Amino acid sequence: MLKLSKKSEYALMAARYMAIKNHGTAITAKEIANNFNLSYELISKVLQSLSKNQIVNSYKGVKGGYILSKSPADIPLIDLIRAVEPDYQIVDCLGYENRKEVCSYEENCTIKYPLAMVQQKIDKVFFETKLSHII
Amino acid sequence: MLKLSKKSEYALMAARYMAIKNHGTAITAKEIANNFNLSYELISKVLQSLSKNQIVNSYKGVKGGYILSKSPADIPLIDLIRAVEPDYQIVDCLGYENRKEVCSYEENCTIKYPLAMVQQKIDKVFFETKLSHII
DNA sequence: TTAATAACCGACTAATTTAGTCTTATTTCT
DNA sequence: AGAAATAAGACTAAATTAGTCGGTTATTAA
Repeated sequence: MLKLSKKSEYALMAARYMAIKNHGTAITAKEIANNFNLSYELISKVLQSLSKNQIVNSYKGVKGGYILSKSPADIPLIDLIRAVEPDYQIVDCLGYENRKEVCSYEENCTIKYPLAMVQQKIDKVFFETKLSHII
Repeated sequence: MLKLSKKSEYALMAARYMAIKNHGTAITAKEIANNFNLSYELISKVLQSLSKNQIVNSYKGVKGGYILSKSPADIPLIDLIRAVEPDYQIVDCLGYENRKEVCSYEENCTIKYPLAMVQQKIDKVFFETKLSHII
């Protein structure tokens, strides 16, 4: 139904939190979990995804935590979403990655190309909206 | 993960089929099911949704079936999608209808308004893309 | 006026996906 | 050494989506 997953919402919320509460020191998963009353494990996994995708830098150990790697103006929402939702796309057959199974309508499917255009436009919306816009 | 449901895909496919194979007579659910090798019951339900939303006219009985109620150029994809997926929206709290539960972040949620803008832009894409464009 | 055909409707089941938890390992600071 | 933090992966639970089934109503044609 074209809905963002909770993970995406959490990614936006966490990123926004980090953008605002921008004390020089790293921000811990625990702090974010407490702030939003979310489970620590869950928000951790989201932050780990952001880290893997170089949206945040992570620091282990006692004074560790996460810090945004770029200015909020340079972080498009699409990066946040793709980080936690690798196969985000309106229909399976548009997957630019690991598209395993072949669509059974392939032959007589002319809705693919137009939907690809739609997908591009949606991507554009999420690219042009930056983290700084949701602060 | 921001994916259209199968129902939406079927709606697009069925609508497109009707637009192309536009013999004066009504087109049955059975014909469409056969054509795409989908279950009759499933495509029936989709067509019934389209009918309820006045996208197609339905005719019962022996020579019955479905006919698009408008020209394909006047049928935006958003109508087809909303017909089968009434609560299509990127996040729950934007639901313009029957939004039951209150979001627990309501208070400190400033991502809602910007996401509403994003939603509007996406809606625009699906409104401006007409059935005639996917033929 | 009956038989066949086709839409209509709602409850149900199965399958898939998403959300969330648990456990263990690794790094870093004091 | 010990505490605090990230990292990672397997697992479970919940929710959503996909698909099925049974029965009803309307219409046409023989």
